[in-house]
Amino acid sequence: MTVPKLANAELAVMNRIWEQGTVTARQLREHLYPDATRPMHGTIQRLLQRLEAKGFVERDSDRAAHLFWPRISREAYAAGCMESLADQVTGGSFSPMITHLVEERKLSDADMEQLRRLLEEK
Amino acid sequence: MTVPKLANAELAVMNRIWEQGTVTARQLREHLYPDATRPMHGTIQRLLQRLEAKGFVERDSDRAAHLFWPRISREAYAAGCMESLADQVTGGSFSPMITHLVEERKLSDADMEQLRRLLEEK
DNA sequence: TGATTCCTGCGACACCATGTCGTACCATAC
DNA sequence: GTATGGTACGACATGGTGTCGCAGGAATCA
Repeated sequence: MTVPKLANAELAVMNRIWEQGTVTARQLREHLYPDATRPMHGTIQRLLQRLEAKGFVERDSDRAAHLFWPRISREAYAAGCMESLADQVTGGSFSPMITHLVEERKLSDADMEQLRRLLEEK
Repeated sequence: MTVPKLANAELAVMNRIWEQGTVTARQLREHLYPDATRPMHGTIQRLLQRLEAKGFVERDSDRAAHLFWPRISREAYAAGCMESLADQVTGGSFSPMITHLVEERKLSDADMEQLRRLLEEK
């Protein structure tokens, strides 16, 4: 039940879907390939099809131009990736990498503040 | 200066190198392919060669059987992956995914405690 | 009833990274 | 010399990805 990985083009599609909440294939094409010399219809359809197969999007095929929306939130995907990363590299625990990030000052002040508040609540 | 990604077999090699600190190709073979029916020399060499090219390991070629050791720590690699993940998915900030992990209770008590202490110090 | 236009579905392809093998080659010890 | 044990690397099969093109389906308009 680990999250499948998104490839580049797939991620670009998902990023757009996460932004918009719901899109059609045409909207995606206009946003992702604004000045394409070639149609790109097939490409978009293929990507959406694979994303659907991987469980990332759901479609409403009732209308002529299908409507797509995310089945996984951006945060859930990111967290899922972090989880499998931790499983592969640090034996499943998160603190080693987060500690490293803090020590190398990779976390922004906003990130730090957010985390402090988060941990106080729990 | 983003960290290149490690594939499965490469990661297995790195995990061993991180554990041991320093290894020879033979030690790797004995650990990773303990009951291989085939020699696997070439495979190990190839993997080490590619890891060297990616900057993950360094070798001492003075002695007959080269000695290999990591150029990147496990934590630095994990943190680097997290960083590029954040760049790709959450616009470079870390709190969304960490928040999600906390809310879904994916962090162990030890992780939580560690983080609390970490943030208090800073 | 076509003809047109905009869709979707999907087989097919080229490309690239990866894991593996095999062979050539080098060094040291006997 | 010949073994033995190592390295270098070209070559290949495989699998995932991004792309294309063609075969259709559905709606609209003459």
